[in-house]
Amino acid sequence: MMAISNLQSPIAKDFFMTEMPKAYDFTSTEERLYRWWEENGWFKPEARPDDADAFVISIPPPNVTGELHMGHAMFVALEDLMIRRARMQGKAALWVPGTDHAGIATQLQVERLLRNEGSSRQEIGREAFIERTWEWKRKYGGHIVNQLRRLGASCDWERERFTLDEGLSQAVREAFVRLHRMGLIYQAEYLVNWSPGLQTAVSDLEVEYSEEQGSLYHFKYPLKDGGYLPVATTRPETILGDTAVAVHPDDERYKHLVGKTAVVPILGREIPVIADAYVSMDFGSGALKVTPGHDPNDFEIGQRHGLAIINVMNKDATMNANAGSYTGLDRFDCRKKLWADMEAADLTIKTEPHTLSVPRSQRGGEVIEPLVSRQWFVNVKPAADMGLDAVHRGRIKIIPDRFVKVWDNWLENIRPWCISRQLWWGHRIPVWQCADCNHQTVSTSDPTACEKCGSANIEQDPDVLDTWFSSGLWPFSTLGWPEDTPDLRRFYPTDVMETGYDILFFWVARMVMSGLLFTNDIPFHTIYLHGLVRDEKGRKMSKTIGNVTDPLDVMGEYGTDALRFTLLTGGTPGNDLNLSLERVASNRNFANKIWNAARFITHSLARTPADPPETISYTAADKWILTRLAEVTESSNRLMDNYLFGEAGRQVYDFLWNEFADWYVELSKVQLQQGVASAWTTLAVLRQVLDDCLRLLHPYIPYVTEETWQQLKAAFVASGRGIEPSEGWAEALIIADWPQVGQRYPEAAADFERLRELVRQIRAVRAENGVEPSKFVVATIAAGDKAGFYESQRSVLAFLARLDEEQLVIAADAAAPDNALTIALGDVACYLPLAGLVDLGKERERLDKEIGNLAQQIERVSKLLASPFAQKAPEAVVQKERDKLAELQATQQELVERLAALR
RNA sequence: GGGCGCUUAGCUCAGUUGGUUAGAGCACUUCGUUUACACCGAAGGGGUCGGGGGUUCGAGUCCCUCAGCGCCCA
Repeated sequence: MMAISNLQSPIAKDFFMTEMPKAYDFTSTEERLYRWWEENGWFKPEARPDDADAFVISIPPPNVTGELHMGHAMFVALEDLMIRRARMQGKAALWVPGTDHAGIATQLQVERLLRNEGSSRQEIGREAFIERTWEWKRKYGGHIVNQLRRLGASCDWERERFTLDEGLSQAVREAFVRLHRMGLIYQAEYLVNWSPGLQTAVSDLEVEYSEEQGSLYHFKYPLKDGGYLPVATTRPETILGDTAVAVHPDDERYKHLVGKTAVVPILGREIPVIADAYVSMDFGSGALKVTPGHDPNDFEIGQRHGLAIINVMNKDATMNANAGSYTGLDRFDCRKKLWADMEAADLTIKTEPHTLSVPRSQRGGEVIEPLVSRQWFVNVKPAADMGLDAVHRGRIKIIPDRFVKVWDNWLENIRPWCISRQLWWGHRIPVWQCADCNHQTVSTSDPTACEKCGSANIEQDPDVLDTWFSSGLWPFSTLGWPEDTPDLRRFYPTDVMETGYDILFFWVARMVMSGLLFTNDIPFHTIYLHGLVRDEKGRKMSKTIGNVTDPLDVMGEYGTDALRFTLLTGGTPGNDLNLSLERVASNRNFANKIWNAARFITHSLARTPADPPETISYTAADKWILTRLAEVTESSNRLMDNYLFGEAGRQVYDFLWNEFADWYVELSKVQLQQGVASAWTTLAVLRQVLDDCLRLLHPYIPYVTEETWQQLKAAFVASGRGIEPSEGWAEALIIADWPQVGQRYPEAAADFERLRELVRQIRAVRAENGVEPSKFVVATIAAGDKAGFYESQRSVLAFLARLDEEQLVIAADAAAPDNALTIALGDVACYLPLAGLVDLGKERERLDKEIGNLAQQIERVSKLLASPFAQKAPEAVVQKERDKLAELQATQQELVERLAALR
């Protein structure tokens, strides 16, 4: 890597000593530029004046345990784009970075470490375990952050936060205490999702349901008075916890049994037969065993009927004392044994294959057990209503807006949030239980005595809070809340929350709710949701399938810019993106294209005599490219304002490659030879167009644009020709001005577009007739009243179409030479007398075909203009068709005449 | 059961408020050693925009419906 001699410039001082290499080399560029940007403080909002408008994004904090994946690459690309653009627009751009302590994930990592040492967290105890985890965090926690840097993330690293650091922990306590004071936090014995392996409760959102093949067990529920009710279940072991059998109140088959007593198989416990409309008459036998202690729906039924709750399981999913002789068995062993015993007692009917929905832990995939336990909950209903209102009243905008429906659906059906976790790594619940008076002291600071009875015999709740509880405070806790800090005042509310749609509920909704609750404000005005990055076949990337594409590998092979541009332009907001490496490769080529355009310009600058003219006069080609630049600048800007970054990027890409590089750069080779004034103007236009493109693209592909821009700047400054941006050369592109939309020259631009079309047709005709590409051919152009324009473009035209400039005839009117090929373009005709090369038979055939083609189009447009279209469509649209018809007719007439002459 | 998305060239995807014979990249064919670039250039082939119906002067774009694939919630 190139050494940096000072902070003045990232490239060597004397441009003429360091020729730009032939190909852009991202490997020697990326790290060097990133460090240069950061060391200069340009990632900080303080790089702009104190009174500048702020633009703020809080990073979705990755897990400290995390490894970089494409989802990270996606959010970095998008957020860095917004931040860099805002910065160039002169705003005090602040991107607050940080990481999340990820309770379960991190605890598991450290537990595995201990296991390898032959120890366990139980063995070393809580305090030592937490210290070990911090140690682990200090050692590996910076890993993911360094990976984010590689993506070019222009975060203000001096404001980096961690959900467990001191300030944020204070925020968590403050939030808990306030919620408690508002009466929104409560402790309750409730059915929760229990993860037996992790030994903790998890929230509803952390459970995934998978369709799996299992069995439906049909059996006889004995009645006390004799006989039985046929009942079906998918989990026979829960029979032991049954406290009722339910039937549908309208079910004629069983109506007479309601109110009777049933007897729990094997255990012999007596339970009532009840009627409840929840029971589906068509499912199984139409009778339902009710286990309020182990099934959420049964729990509800139990509440309605005042049923007892019997818990038959321990927290490790073995059977407890309520399970009679099955005590101590694992849940699945118990299932087998109980069923075998029931079979022996002639209580079974049959088992049949059945597809059921199995709750599994989002982390680890073990089967989640609904279990009654005492947990802390938040009643999120009031905050949910505020969140709904904020979106409905337009205070918060969701992009794409179809996610508003998803938002509404979830918040309207919100359920209490279980926030306690039986873990050690996390924010410990700030509640102290008094052993003497049983009072709970809830406090932001550690109390030494019970606030009610003054007893020192108090103990803090052993549980910690769900990690999402602290991430829900992220946009303001990272800025200093609950303290009234300068950062909080200046940068809150933030602007955009950009993240994947998969965590809309987990995180975004919770931030909105807590923001409204605690800061009395929205945390951000816009929610932008991106899709998932999938493999090229559209499959979710997964380690088990082995189809994971590592962003670090991709960046290593094609460069960070190539990956970023692919992610940014390869899809549309809110939709999943299938990542194609071919696309990445072609975007690497784009970087090289940009580099080489600059290389051409700097070379030309160095070897072309060019002096500033008295007054600048643009050629038609100059006016054309400047007009297109203005159009692209305006439209890509509009698209970016509307968060359509993909389309905006594609437009600049197309313009830079297909118009600027393919046409303007080519023809500039002619203009550079046409005297010192022309050369100077051409260099000025080359600089401006490329420079503005680099600015427009910098938010997408920061490295190649900065590096190229520095090369341009160095070359132009060293040339002493006085060609520079209107505001002068900024120190770096990252802090240069966002481009202004320039002047347009519609007439010259239109003329030049015609010339391009003529060139294309000449090239096509040459190719069709097998004319050697290197041969300069004779041509005659009859250009009507555009003769002056074509005459002015004589050299450019000859160069682009490979015409013999000396012998090129351009006139208003010119007779077609003998044995010539004809190209007609409205009023303009071009004849190519290709001596010895023209096959007249073939030419007649071509003209015939072309005339037929034109006739078809003329008919189509004529018909259109004769239809109600002419009256009903807007005048401009109609006029466009009229012009088209006139052009088609003129073209056809010319070809018809030529064909006649050739017969 | 409720909701959402997708279906456009062989492949991966665009197509912004409906504007009039559909675009890009890759792949494919032909040609090219022009001093920015072969990570390139020129020319070319390739699509009844999933099916059907409707609104409109005009529909890939709006509405209805059907089908396939995927996702979310219950």
